[in-house]
Amino acid sequence: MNFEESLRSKNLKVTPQRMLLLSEIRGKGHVCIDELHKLVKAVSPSVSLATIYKNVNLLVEEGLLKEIPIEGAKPVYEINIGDHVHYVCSKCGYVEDLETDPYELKKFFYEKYGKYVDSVGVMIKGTCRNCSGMNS
Amino acid sequence: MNFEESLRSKNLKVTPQRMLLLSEIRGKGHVCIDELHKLVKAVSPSVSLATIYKNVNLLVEEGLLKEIPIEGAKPVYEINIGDHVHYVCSKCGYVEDLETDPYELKKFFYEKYGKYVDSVGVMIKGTCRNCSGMNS
DNA sequence: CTGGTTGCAAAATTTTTGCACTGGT
DNA sequence: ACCAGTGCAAAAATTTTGCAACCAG
Repeated sequence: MNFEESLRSKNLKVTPQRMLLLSEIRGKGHVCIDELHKLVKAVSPSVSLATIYKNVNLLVEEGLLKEIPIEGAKPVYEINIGDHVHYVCSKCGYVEDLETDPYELKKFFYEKYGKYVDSVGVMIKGTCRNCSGMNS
Repeated sequence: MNFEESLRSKNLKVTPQRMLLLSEIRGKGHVCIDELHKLVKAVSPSVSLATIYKNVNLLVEEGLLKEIPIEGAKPVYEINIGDHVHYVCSKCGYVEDLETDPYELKKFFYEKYGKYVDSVGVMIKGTCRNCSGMNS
């Protein structure tokens, strides 16, 4: 994905802060606001938390980022690549993307419930490999 | 569902505040914290917001309530009746429960991804009947 | 009675906003 | 050079906490 092009296509300026923000999100996969701020500050300490908030909100509205609300925790953000399934570890909170055909999901639920479907968000909770190795 | 019994089974005291809180949640189906506070205050004005927070958090931990995180909005809470599908209107935010066999959902995703599944949360977004009648 | 629960107020946390300044186009 | 974007600090909004009084068991 070309971040510069994505930003320009939304008439947003290409700033170092935005590029870093997007790059760090892609690097981590899924991050909440303050994790993101830490990641960006580690590389560019002057970037303010307000800038993180403003940009994340903006980029979510513009559809470049997607907010993933998490039960009992802060929402995390990812580069918006369309509907897919999230596997969340009940113990450590780690979020993994699962390969999914968005159309198949929509079709499955449309046929099941007869509701018109804009998007489908699926969150599977289980215990990730790391955590299940430790104590169960 | 018998709220008194549910509370006692968790060794929680049956207080008027808790009974009202549970009753209002069941009445509305899905409410966020401050909606809930308004509903309860309408009937019993002395109930404080702090009590709402303390009890909602407690009842979620004890499994009597379930937190449903909503993209771009405050989480809502429902009486915990096990995994099922939520249909959320993209326009007005109205949340509807869809009848689902939790086991079927778990099975479907377990077979699809080979991950051990504790619980499955599915959120379908679309436009509810009210909203689609208005302008589309 | 007695420990859990409540309400209040204060504190802590999270998020938004106003504004002068900077920097991308 | 213009105006979106930034950083800072303050404000607003949200959530948690400490504690005295209260009440369910």
